[in-house]
Amino acid sequence: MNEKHISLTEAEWTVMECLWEKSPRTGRETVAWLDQKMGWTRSTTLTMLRRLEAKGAVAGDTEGELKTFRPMIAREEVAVQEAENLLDRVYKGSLSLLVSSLTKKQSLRQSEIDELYAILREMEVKNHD
Amino acid sequence: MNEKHISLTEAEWTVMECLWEKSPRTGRETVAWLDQKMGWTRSTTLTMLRRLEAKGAVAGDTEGELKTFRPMIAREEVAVQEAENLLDRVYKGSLSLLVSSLTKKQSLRQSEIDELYAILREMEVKNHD
DNA sequence: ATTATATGGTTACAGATGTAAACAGTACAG
DNA sequence: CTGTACTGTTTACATCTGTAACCATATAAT
Repeated sequence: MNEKHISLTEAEWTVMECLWEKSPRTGRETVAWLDQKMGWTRSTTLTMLRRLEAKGAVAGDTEGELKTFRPMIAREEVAVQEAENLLDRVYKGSLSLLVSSLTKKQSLRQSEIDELYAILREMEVKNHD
Repeated sequence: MNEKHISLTEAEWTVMECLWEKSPRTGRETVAWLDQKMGWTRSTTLTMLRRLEAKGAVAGDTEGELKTFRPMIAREEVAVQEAENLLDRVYKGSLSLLVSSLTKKQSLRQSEIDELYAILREMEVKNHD
């Protein structure tokens, strides 16, 4: 029952970032955050929240008079979805192709390289089962 | 003078794929391809071509009576753009984070792993200059 | 009780996107 | 010539997105 293909628009992502950073948040908090960060008006933010609620990405709990909002999908979940989409659509599913494409212009910090080695090693171990 | 931020919509990507696969193509060829692949009508395809021409992603050469179309941007270019966008927006610019996210659910074929090792080694060498 | 505030909901509207019909020019079959 | 088949251009239209004004209700201040 895990709603799969919830795709977020750019603006919606921003709202989700706000809720992922901390949640639940009251309407006011969210409005303030997005005013700061994006210069959005109250209306804009509330509209976004409503739309996100409608598509099941956010839940709004009305406790007492105030309403609070919290994300219904994990950031990681959406992230993977988008990453996979890009990978398949643009790089034919080849991760090495994607990585090579991304490292062509700018090089990686050594720490990144080490991280990647670690991932690969672990992958190999797991592949050995 | 290289027009940077040409962003393509989903449908536009499909048209570009057609032209990247082979170009130049006549209107008819393109229409046929996209009819096959997407079930689009002639009108739809031509509209897409016009829009792409308008945004500088495609050039239309009218030689004689027929018009042919060819891409004005390399696939790789757009690909990198989108990959970088995802990387920054979703993974804070950390490639290892992206890779780990993508490998969490499905494992890589050994060939992919080897490819990735190669990329990393090369990167290290380059970093040594 | 009356008004100013804060909060959430409803409506609006322009520009982007997907999809396509309608139209116009030309070339070829009869 | 005259209608039929192509080719490319204009116009159309519903939905989605970004952005926000307007409205209703409850609460607080006077």
